[in-house]
Amino acid sequence: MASDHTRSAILTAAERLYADRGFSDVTLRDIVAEAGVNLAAVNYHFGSKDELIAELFVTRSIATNRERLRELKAAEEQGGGRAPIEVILRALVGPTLRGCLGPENQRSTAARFMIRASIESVPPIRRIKNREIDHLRKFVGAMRRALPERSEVDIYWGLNFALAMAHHTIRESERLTKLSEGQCDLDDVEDVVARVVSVATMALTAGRVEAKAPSRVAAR
Amino acid sequence: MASDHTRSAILTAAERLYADRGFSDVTLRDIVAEAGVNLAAVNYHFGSKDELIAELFVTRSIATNRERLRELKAAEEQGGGRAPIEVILRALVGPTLRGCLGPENQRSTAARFMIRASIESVPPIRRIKNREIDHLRKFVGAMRRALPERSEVDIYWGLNFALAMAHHTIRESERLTKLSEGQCDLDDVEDVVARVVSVATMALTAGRVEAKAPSRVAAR
DNA sequence: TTGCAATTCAAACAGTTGTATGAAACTATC
DNA sequence: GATAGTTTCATACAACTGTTTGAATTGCAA
Repeated sequence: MASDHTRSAILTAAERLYADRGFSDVTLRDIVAEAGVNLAAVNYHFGSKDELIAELFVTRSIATNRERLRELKAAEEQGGGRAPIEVILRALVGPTLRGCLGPENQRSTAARFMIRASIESVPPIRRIKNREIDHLRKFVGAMRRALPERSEVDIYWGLNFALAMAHHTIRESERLTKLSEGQCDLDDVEDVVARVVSVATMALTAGRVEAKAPSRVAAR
Repeated sequence: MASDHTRSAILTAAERLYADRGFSDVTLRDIVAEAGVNLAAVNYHFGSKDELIAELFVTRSIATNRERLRELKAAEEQGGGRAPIEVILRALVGPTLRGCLGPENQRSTAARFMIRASIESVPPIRRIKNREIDHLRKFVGAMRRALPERSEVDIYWGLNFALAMAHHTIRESERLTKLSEGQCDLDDVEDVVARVVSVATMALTAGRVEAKAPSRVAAR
């Protein structure tokens, strides 16, 4: 094991290069040049290029998922096993958005890497995403408890739309900025979270629990 | 020009293979084998692989955009230059969803190709998508006319969320089906359109034009 | 110091990729 | 039916890719 200096140098260099130039543009030779290590080191330490990418992505998404569940658990415990739907949705999309957006010039390498992963979706990453379903089921459970009268299908659609808004906003943030000529402020992450949560909440409560908190629905 | 038999054989084969196996898995040699033509024919007729992909994508997206504008224009003419926001949103997301979803076993090659393009987003396709902004501006204009009291920023966010729900549902349709264990019926395209339009409408009208048509908001 | 395992290294490997070439075959016009 | 222009073809090219190899080096324990 020694100090694992080479191993972590590869991880750092790979994340930075993938974040900057995307997966399809970066070769192992680029990575080892940036890391200042030998070409064979990648296969020695990670087995293959795909496993290197997988490790990068898994590390980051584990962190996000942990934060998601932490927020969800805290909310449900505070509410005696049942959290308000807005808070559940916030726990679902908040960590993802906070992890990727924010002022562009101060975005971490990790953030930019996750944006790339969201845009390009290379095979090893797709494989990992497919295993995320179990994780999402925990949110389905919480949402069901929060909205017991709501049909199961509506819950799934609500979840789908919440994730849609969060991920699409991340993926197409540049286009939204250009389209709105800078008027949409994507640097204000908490505003983005509030907007997504607000719309997703409406999607899940409209036509049913109308009586509840109509003042919360307006974005901002 | 002759009959252009070779040219169209390449287009057909390429669309089919890309639809079935994705961009990264299909080589020019696969395409010419499927088309029964010579390898050099691709560069002769299209100039390069990227230009072939671009032509495939442009053809399909022009068709979608034309349909979008047709619906938008019809709606605005009927309303004397101002269409209801629901109809505008339906014109925006309807053609895209109808072009990609529907019963899986009867999905056209074109539909499956567009799903792939939505998932993989290869360079030549990304370039074309970036030119789509002018097209979207026409919808921004219509939405502004439909909701004159709404702030411009809210309009952009509403448009962004509408596209988010449509594209994410297309891209992740498989995952939604699996997560919901088949309960979410993605074959019923008009139901999907109605759900997306309903939520997007709420996003754009909540907190303002509340008085208007509260019966329409509930999806099914 | 010696010995042994872990690590690093230069080099080559094996395969694939998109593209270019130049001759051959075809097609339509005169 | 000769000719000019288009299209097709087999083949080679040139470059790049991830991976493997086997020797050299390093670091640590006995």
